Amino acid sequence: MQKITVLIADDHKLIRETWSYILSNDPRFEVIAECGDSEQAVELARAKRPQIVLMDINMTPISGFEATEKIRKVSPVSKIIAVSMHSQPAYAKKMLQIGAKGYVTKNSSKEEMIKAILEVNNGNRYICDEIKNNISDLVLEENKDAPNVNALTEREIQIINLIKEGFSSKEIATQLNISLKTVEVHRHNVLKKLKLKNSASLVNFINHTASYI
Amino acid sequence: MQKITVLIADDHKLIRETWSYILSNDPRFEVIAECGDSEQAVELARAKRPQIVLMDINMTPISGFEATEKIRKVSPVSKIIAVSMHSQPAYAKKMLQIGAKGYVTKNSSKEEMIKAILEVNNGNRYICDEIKNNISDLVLEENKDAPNVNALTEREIQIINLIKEGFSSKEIATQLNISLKTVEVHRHNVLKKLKLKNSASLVNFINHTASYI
DNA sequence: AGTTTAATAAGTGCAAACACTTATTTTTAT
DNA sequence: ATAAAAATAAGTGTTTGCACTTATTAAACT
Repeated sequence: MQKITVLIADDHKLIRETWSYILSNDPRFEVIAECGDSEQAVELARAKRPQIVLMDINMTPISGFEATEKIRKVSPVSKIIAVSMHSQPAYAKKMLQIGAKGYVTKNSSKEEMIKAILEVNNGNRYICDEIKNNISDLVLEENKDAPNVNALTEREIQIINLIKEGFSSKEIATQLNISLKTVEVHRHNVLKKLKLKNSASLVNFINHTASYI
Repeated sequence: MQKITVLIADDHKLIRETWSYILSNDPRFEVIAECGDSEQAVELARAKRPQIVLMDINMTPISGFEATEKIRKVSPVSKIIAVSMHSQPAYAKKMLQIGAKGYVTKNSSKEEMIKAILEVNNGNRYICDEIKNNISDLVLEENKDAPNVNALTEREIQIINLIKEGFSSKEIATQLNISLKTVEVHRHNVLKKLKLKNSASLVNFINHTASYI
């Protein structure tokens, strides 16, 4: 089984090393880098493309918010979980708005962090129970119609992979022994689900956000 | 400046560590992994996508040839330089045929290895002088019409990047203030140069082999 | 000075993609 | 058992992509 790659960014050495120790000793995870500098975190994300980034909010020289925004651009594959001392919903709200996929407070249990990583890695959001109820559903809902690869069916994924290889709908139909019209519908539904314009942008999207499919 | 990431695969610990030491102390390179096991090398290439792989031919459990073939599939971005004790052209020939981009013998100088890495990283081939003259030009030529991103012009790269974003030729023409026909010609030339079928496969190719453009 | 390469653009025709509708069957979940 | 989701497919029309030819102009190289 494939390990989930994790980058840990936290300016407190102790916290960093604690999480690193916990995750490194779990066969499901691989800590590929850790750092206490937010700009370095952006650089590491760009270079190593971790699946998960644990991002502290209080960081220097740029804040965890800014670092999150930058990482979203330089490595869209990476899913960011905000880790913070703050249990005020405002912080969580902001983080989720700028693209973090999870939010856990620093006094969360080991189990909760692992659950968060697994959930987020599966394409879901995770907000720790402590503040979950305090966040208006609006924040959580506002992106509900955003592109989501998890909404893709198996057949659709199968067809996407053939599109990536350069096969035409006709060729795909022959290969899968189905009608050309069916392939066209699948293609159309995929573009609609992911809010994309055409197959070229589809391939680019998949390569950057879900190269594992 | 961006460091060139290198994976070193050699079953002799001493050689591995020597190259690692030399490259690590050169600011142009970053040795991101080294291993003495060929299957592990394939796995590391898949996970870390190094720009350069230094691959020994004599390896276990699978040969350097097999490992090279596998790495070419799991990480097409990685350019492989074969490192061998053998100065017989047959080995080099075989390696180049299955997709290695460089070939240096183990008694090559430090300077030659660095030159090889730089050349290969730039999209060129490199064969150490020792055997260069003994390899029939046929081997070197036979792949000369293979897809080569270095053949792309600036304008073409510009247009490829717009295609990736999902813009149609008409939209690209408007953005660049040129004729639709011109955009179509560029698009057509790109597909021809890279021997690809359509824009979807173009985007996939670029994402996997030249995401830096 | 002369050749090569790159960028520009027009024409023509076919194939494919894309948008949208409707509808049946099968599978999955409640 | 019934509802929901997924896969199947046909129809129809518009737009875009792709192939191939030819040609002009500007820049770059030898």
